[in-house]
Amino acid sequence: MSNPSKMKVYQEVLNEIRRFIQERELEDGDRIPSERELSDQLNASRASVREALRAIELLGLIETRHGEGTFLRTYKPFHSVELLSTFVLTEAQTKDELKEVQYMLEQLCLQELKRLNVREIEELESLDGASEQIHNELFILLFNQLGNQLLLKIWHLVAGFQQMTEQEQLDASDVQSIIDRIKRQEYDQAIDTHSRLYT
Amino acid sequence: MSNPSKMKVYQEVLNEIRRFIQERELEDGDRIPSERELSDQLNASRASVREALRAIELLGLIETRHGEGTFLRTYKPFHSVELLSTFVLTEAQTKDELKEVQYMLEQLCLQELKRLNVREIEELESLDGASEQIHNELFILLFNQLGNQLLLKIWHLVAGFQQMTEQEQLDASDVQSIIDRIKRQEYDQAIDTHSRLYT
DNA sequence: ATTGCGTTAGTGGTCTGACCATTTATGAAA
DNA sequence: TTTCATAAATGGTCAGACCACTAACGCAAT
Repeated sequence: MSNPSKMKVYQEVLNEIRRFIQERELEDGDRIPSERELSDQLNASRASVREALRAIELLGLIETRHGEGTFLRTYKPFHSVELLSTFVLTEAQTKDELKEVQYMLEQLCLQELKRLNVREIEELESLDGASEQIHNELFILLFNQLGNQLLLKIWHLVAGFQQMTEQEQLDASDVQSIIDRIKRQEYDQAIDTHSRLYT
Repeated sequence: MSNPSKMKVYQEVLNEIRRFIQERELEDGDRIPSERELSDQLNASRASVREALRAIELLGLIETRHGEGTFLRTYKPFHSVELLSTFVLTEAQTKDELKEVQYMLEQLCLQELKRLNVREIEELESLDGASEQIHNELFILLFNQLGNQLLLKIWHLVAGFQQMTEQEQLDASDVQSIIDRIKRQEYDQAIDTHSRLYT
């Protein structure tokens, strides 16, 4: 690479790729030059080019197809959230913190219930009251209906981690009472009930 | 690598590194085995190990020091936003989701302001009103004072994504007005102001 | 001409081994 | 004991090789 700065080669490569995409106004699905081409044109080894490509592949910015090539791809942050979760959630978090965050996220969700229409509320009927997982099922459904994949993903990861710490989970009947409140569109009471379960 | 699945070697390496960190409960600043050690222990080439390491380095999860080694580093997600920002293709809906989640998290934060004491509020004085990063600085400070590190990290993550998608950031003067409100302990107005900035 | 299929060129996936640059540990000399 | 040159360990980078997969090509049979 030409740039003699302290930046690593793979980062320079990243810069060049970025410029390439920008100049040609590439879009979703468009092809990026092959690793060997990039290697030649940028005067970098293929190994360095690959370091750059693997990094943004992991991020979900490109898609690689064996034998075909490398293609640009629209970015979905919630994919990266999963990637990072291990690192973020593992670090010396107290269980209380996890629980608190889960609680907050669920409160956020419940506070948005007003946005749902009758038809969406009716879908709550499909929940299996006998299931041990009723809590998870409820919020997966609700977050889904709110239509925010990122938020769902975050909650899901936090909840999953929470479950691993083997704290006592919410009682199924308590969750059921929240569901009942929601069905009757008594949202404030639902929020209240949920709030009480966490304190 | 032993695993004969269709997963790429660098991804397997990534999993192993993750496990390594998790099992030993490594924290900020702790050292990760050298590239050659990992290469030996995981039966992967050093090139593949590097692909994995470079990827999470770009994510900001590790720090590499030439001649010394590789170290775990928490808390600085997306230190290289600049490297990625311009060529991240994001759909409009995704951007909206991102914005919404960030907004929600910040509202969550502001709603907890009552819990802070005078001394903590006074720390807002330390914020540099001229900084472009005033928005980030404000919430890093606030989330920190609320004492939930996990929530801070999640917000940080989302804010990083947001920055990557190159959406228009909040105006510094608007943020400043939020800060002023908080200083005068007009929390409800602060929440209101913040809310208006996002709509 | 059309269809079918082996060949081949291009591409990503992975490994080996080499060399350089930087930092730290080592050990001999003062 | 201190000082400082040397060695060892580590990350940074490269060249080249081989495999696996895909798509395009071209020849042969229809």
